[in-house]
Formats: sequence, structure tokens, C-alpha cells
Amino acid sequence: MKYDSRLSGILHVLLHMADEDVPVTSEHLAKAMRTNPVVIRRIMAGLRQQGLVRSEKGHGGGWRIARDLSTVTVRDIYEAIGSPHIFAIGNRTEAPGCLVEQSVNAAMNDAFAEAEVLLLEQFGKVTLAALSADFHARMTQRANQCAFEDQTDVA
Amino acid sequence: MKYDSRLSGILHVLLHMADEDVPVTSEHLAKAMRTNPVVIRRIMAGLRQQGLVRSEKGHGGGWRIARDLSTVTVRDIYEAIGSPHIFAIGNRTEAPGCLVEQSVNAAMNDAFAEAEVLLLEQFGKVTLAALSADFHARMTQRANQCAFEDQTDVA
DNA sequence: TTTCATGTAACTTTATATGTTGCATGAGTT
DNA sequence: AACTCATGCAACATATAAAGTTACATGAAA
Repeated sequence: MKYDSRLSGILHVLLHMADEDVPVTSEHLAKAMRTNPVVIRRIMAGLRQQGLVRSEKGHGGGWRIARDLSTVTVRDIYEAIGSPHIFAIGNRTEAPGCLVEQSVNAAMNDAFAEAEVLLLEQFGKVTLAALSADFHARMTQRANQCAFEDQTDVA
Repeated sequence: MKYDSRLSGILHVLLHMADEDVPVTSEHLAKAMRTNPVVIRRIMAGLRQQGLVRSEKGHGGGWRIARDLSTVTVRDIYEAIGSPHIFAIGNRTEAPGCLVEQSVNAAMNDAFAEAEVLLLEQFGKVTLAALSADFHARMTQRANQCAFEDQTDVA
């Protein structure tokens, strides 16, 4: 199955950025995430529009987080990237005139709607600050690996 | 966006079948759903393994529902087709050694897990009998169109 | 003015759900 | 027995969207 990994990818990138005092380049982030700099820019472009990150060109340029981590939730990020569809299994829409289809869709939509509400509530409870704290807790536990710089080789 | 429409497609097909006393051919179902008979057979093959439907070859053959509609829930169907992934947005798994990734995944997985439980609970409450009843209620309301046979032209 | 980094459009690749063809198998009909 | 109809199934083709890539323009710092 194929996933739209933008959300977790973005969270990943933001947490890496949060641990840097200087702007981080797309290339650096791309290496850490084993992807392409352009993909990073594409992801970040949307977030910049929402004021979540800033970009700087030229020497010493790169990406910086624009807001306090404690004021941004996973839900904010989700909405900043355009609230993509959450579910992989959806309703057929090919025969909207069919009453059977309408009955099925009605039942399914109710279920999906409730699950979506719950999921977004959960997302709303998780701040980037909390994620960062969790990450640092893991870091001290296993003081061995990771940290952003290592990602070039490891991640 | 692209959906895995198997679940709603199957529900659709089953409800159509439920309204027929004789076996329904793959070709008939395919026309009703504007798809290919082979696609129908592919879908139904899994359900037959679970004992939800029966198939008969040759003259007068086709598909028949094997169980009482009131004993089958949407959740049963979902599980019968192999419990496909529910969410379109998932976790990256490309850097499992990265602690940032682990933190992100942990938080996301919790949220997803809760939403999944809720969704499946909802699915478990909806029987095929209930869906069928809802369909028939719509039928009597708008007595004009639909019914299975019409699907050849309309649906 | 050279270097470095983002900005963006256009294109390519890849994954996968879906659609299609062809033929084998088995059940009923004539 | 021969014929027709339907499923069973493998193999191949198509469509679509995410992800990756290339190329070049723009702007900032050295």
C-alpha cells in the first residue's frame, strides 16, 4: 500500500530543524530524510504560507521554524498542508444516483466522520514541543546514536 | 486522490445481490457497478473463502449470499477482505533508527490506533440487514428510480 | 562577481488500484 | 456428446498519484 507520508515527513523535518540554531538547508534535510532537496522545498513551501517556517536565500540560508514549538500542534501542521484525505478506504462515487450506493455511503460516512473527529482531536493535543521533548528523552536514554548530524549517515 | 473502494464496492454488490432470489452473474453485477466482471470475481473470491457468499457455475449460475444479512456487519466484510489499511496518511518507515522518527511515529500511532478502534466499532454496529432496510426505505420514498435491474442503464 | 541557497516549472519514475484478455474448468441444456 | 454459460485464474495493460529528478531563475552573502 502506498502512503501519503507528508504529515509524518513534515513533523520529522520540523523536529530536526528545531534542534538547530542556524537555518537548515534543504539539502541537509533531504539527506537526513533520504530524499531530494526539491521534495523538501515543496513540502516547506506550504508551511511557509501558513507562517510556520521561514526561508532564507543565499549564503547561510535555509529553513527556520517561525513559531514557538509549544504553540503548534500536529493538527495545525495537518491543516497547513491542506487537510489531505485521511482515509485510504473511501466511498465509491461512480453511481451517485443509485439508492443502494446512497445507503452504503451514508452509513460509511457517519463512521468515517466520527473517526476523523477523534483523530483530529488527538492531533490537536500533540504539540511540537511535546514531540521534541519525547525525542530528547529518547536521546538521553540511548545516548549512543542519532542527533541530527548523524542522520547523514544513519537515518 | 485515489481510494481503495473495495469495501464500499463490496457492500454495494452484496446489497444488490440480497435483493435477488436467484444467483446473480458477475456480468450483471459488473454492469450495475460500471466495472468489469473479472473485478467482481476478484472481489467475491475473498468473500467466498470466508463463507459470506457462494458461487455456482454454469447455466443459471452466479453469486448468492450465504448468510443471513442480520448476522453480517460491515466490520465482518472489512475483515473478510483482509483488513486493508484504513489510513491514507501513514508513518514514514524509511529511517526507523532515527529517534526523531520514533517519537513522531509513537505519537501518530497512538492517534491512529484510537481512531481505528472507533471506526471498527462503528463498522461493527452496522449490519447488512440495516443497510438493506435503509435502502428499501429510500426506495419507497422515491419510488421512481433505481432497483437493481435499472442499474444496467442508470447506475 | 562568484558562490550558495531557495523558487518553481516541467519531466521522469514508481507504485498500485483498476481494467482487460485469454483460456481452463465445471454445470446445465439441447 | 456437443453446446452454451458461468466462474476461476493467470497474465498483461492502463490510469493515476506520490515521489523523485532536472534545469534554470532569483536573491543574498562572501
